[in-house]
Amino acid sequence: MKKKVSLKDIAQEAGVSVALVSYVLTNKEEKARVGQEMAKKIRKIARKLNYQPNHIARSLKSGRSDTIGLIVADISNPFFGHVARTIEDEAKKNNYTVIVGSSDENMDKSGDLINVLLNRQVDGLIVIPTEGSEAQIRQLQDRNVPFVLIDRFFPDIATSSISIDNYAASHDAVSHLIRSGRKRIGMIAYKTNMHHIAERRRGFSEALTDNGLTTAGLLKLARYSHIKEDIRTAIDQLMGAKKPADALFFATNSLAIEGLRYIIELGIKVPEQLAVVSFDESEAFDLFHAPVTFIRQPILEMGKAAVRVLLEHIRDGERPAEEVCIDTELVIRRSSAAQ
Amino acid sequence: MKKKVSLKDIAQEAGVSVALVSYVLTNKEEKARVGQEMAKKIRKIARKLNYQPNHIARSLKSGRSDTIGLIVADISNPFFGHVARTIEDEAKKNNYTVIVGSSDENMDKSGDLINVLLNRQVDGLIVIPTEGSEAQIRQLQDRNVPFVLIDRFFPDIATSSISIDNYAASHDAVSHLIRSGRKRIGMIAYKTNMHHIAERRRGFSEALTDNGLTTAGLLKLARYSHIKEDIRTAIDQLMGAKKPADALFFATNSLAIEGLRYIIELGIKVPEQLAVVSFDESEAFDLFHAPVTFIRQPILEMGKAAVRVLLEHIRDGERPAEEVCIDTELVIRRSSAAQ
DNA sequence: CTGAAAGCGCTTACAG
DNA sequence: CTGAAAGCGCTTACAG
Repeated sequence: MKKKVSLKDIAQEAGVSVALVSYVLTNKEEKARVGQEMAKKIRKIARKLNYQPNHIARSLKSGRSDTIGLIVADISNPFFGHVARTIEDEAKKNNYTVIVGSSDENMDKSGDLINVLLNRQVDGLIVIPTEGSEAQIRQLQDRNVPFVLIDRFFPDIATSSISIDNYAASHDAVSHLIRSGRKRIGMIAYKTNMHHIAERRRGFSEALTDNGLTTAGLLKLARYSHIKEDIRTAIDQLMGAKKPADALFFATNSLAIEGLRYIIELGIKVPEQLAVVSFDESEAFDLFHAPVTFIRQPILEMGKAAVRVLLEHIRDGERPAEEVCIDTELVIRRSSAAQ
Repeated sequence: MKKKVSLKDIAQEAGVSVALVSYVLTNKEEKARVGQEMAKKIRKIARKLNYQPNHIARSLKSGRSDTIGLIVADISNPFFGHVARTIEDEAKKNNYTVIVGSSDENMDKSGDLINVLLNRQVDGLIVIPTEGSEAQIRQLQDRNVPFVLIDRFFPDIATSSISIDNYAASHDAVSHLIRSGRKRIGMIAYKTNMHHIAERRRGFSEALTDNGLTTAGLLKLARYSHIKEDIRTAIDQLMGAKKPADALFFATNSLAIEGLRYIIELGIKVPEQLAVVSFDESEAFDLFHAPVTFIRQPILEMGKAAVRVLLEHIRDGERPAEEVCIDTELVIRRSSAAQ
């Protein structure tokens, strides 16, 4: 790259000190009480040379990088992509830049990412935490790093977090299926101890028992690493049972998409034979032969809240943790129509 | 944030100079020829204090940030999300970090992003350029900034670029429709002068004329800002003509998804009444009642190539531009089956 | 009213 | 064989 122009170059051309140029270009003239015409001259030279401040030098001095780190599970997944996008936009409004990294739901990668981001002196972190990353989060607290969890949190660790009421959303969705006449409702969720998924499972189970229905054999778990096989097995079991399932609730959009692929392959008619509801939104749900009923997460508000809370922590290191819970919406479409 | 430990802290505790600590921790002992046991002691203290180098200070000194900037149209679009993900992974393998920004196909935002990234001293840029951003790209050349264009390029500007043969891919796809017996093939593309889309349109038109078919009234354009309305109008015109279209070719996945929504609404049967082919991949294509035939872009290879070429430019500022063209694949499925 | 000087946390050429 | 010193490009408290 060509040598960039620095304050020194401007100072030389103007015949003043570097300090004075800095004062003028950061609009602190009153402090330096520099003469009007000199200020004008300096600005003119800066423009002529197309001066661009070196953000890194500024950071080293100020101790702030005006950068926030974002850790998602996988930036190529549209859900996380949307989260990243809203955070990017919101950060930019506040003159912050975002560095994103994908953890792949892997705690080693997550730990590495946290270190890389911290070494790059991000001013704070927004994290979608991975299973097993409690120690990493605790370490962030110990080191007094400003951070916010989003989408998920650990109930045993008091941190700032932005989330939804997974239990209620799930309970609602399943209750809706029951009201539409379904009696054998299966759920496919990830095999994980993460609290948000556990809450979705709890919402499912309690909605069934609240309505006098059994849950026996109806909750199926898929491993993140073996989605395809596990979902096929689960659907085979649910549909091949003596009393086959008449509704299916997916705990995330990736589970639903994989499940719907198999449902198409099996030629199962939705909603006649099987009602379907999924957590999360997806364009794919619109193109399925029966547009899929889904739980919409308020991604925009979540992203905005995450940036807001994080900036508050950055500005005030003593600020107590703030837990934000945002409402979801059940978008009812044909896939869960009454029988 | 808690004060981080610096080389100075370690030097003090070890009773040596900061310089020596730096030599040891960057494994340049042979240069400093420091004693074995002192080196051991220093490392031990560094571990004990959990020393993490300040990347910003290092950058200021070295003039390298080990960061690359990536500009995509919209990180929440899965196509760009995948591109970003492959670049993130590939960059990490080379110890680079990525800062991503979304331009929204808007040249002002693109220009702002370039400035922000350059002020943050990225070592180079990977850019999916926006319509009208030629001047920005020329400026990057003038300033001798290492960069690579990906997905798109400007034929009038000799730059490094990673792309596909849009003309050939398009020609292939349309020829496939013709072979499957279609006679009135419509295309919906973006209204833009961007070369990659123009090439897709050209491939379409020439495939038709090469086979003795007319193109009259069959190419429809949608504005990026009015996708939904423009696609509806286009499909209404194509299907309402005296001789209605019997096939539809979409120039991108977002156009296809919007178009398929309307096709579902109209109750059009695919492929019986209308064959469909789209550029790009999408999970949504799998869930449509006739899985959609599509042109697969080799995103993984494109991302890898982009990082490779960019790093070559970063390492050698004099390296001539390199244009990489990667093959696409037509994935044939039921949406374009013979009538 | 103005500018020189110190310092942010590193790296490395150089002097001893 | 070892360490002090300069310098990357800024900002700002301080001395005059």
